[in-house]
Amino acid sequence: GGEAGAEGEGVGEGILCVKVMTDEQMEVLRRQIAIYSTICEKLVEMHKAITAHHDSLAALGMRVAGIYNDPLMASGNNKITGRQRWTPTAVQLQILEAMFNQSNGMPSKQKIKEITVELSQHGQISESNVYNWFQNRRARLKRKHVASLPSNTESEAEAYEEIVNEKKPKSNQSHHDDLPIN
Amino acid sequence: GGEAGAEGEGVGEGILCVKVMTDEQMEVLRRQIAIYSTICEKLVEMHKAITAHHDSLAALGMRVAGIYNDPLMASGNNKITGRQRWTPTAVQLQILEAMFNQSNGMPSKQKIKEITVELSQHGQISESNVYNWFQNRRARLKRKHVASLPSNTESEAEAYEEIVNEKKPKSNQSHHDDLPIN
DNA sequence: AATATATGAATGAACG
DNA sequence: CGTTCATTCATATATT
Repeated sequence: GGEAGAEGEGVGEGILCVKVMTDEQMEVLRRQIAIYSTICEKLVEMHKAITAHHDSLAALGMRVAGIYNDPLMASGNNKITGRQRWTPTAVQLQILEAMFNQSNGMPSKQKIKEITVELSQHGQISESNVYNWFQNRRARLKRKHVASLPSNTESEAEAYEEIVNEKKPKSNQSHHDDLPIN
Repeated sequence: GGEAGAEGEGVGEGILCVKVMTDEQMEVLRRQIAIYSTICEKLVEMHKAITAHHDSLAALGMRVAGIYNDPLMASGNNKITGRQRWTPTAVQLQILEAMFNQSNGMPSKQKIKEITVELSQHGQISESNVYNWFQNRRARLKRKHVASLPSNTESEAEAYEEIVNEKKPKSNQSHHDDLPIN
């Protein structure tokens, strides 16, 4: 099936933006990255085990478990007026995306509970966060955000000519949205 | 693309830079790797802290630091390639401002299409850009009004609807414990 | 060059 | 569920 965010496609305004990697190639890359995901998780576990033997270093393990944001931001982040909204940690994001790839459907309430329990081991999280994340993920997947960010840096000639946009014989009324908005 | 500031920049002058992946595909990979960059960063911090108390493990810390300094990671930057962003042309900005003054409500999908088509004659642009522009324009106008005195004088309130700074009752916590679904 | 600001883009949460 | 809002993040531009 299509990989999330793998669909590169022209917005239809004459910008040539075709898919040049097959789904299979994308899948290969995804799996390779998944390997590193596993490695990183194992390393984290190792670190946790190590730091468990040193009370003075125990906090470090927690820091790794909860990567909220850069320490720079954390310094200016007052705990009292702290961040108002949940921010998934890197590990949480990995798990969530893996979950999403397995089944694009909205997880059941029971499933959300399980996911929340698992993710809570990698940072503060609630079921609402998981629920919203899946809702947003699914909603935004539909709108294929095709802002083909052109490398507008063809500094030489800027001979950016209008590419002939082949007008797709779009269904008059019932064309599906390829817009970020409706 | 934006004409302003684009001249003479270039991802690499004289470097043949043929794209074989779409920008969207690159973005997917960029984000994936960025996540592991963050994770590795945290791991390095842990190693450093640990090795600070255990000289015998110093070498290990160095090795990990070497991995973390992988050139692909741009030496700590969570990005492979700097993401370029759309920069509106002067003409485009003028048109957008005019549009916004006519009705500061969020344009309909069809309206966005029309605007995009018109603006594309004055530079590279996508519908997402237009959409984002209106979103940001409205949000920041609102914020500016809120930042002003609460005694808002509607001196220029012609077509603007009254911008009330009613703050929605949002949770002060970073997460909820109850799920908004049944 | 380093810092500050402006602003395009991303996204969690809320609304209907 | 689709859309919108509010906030944050990242980068282009301006300033020193």
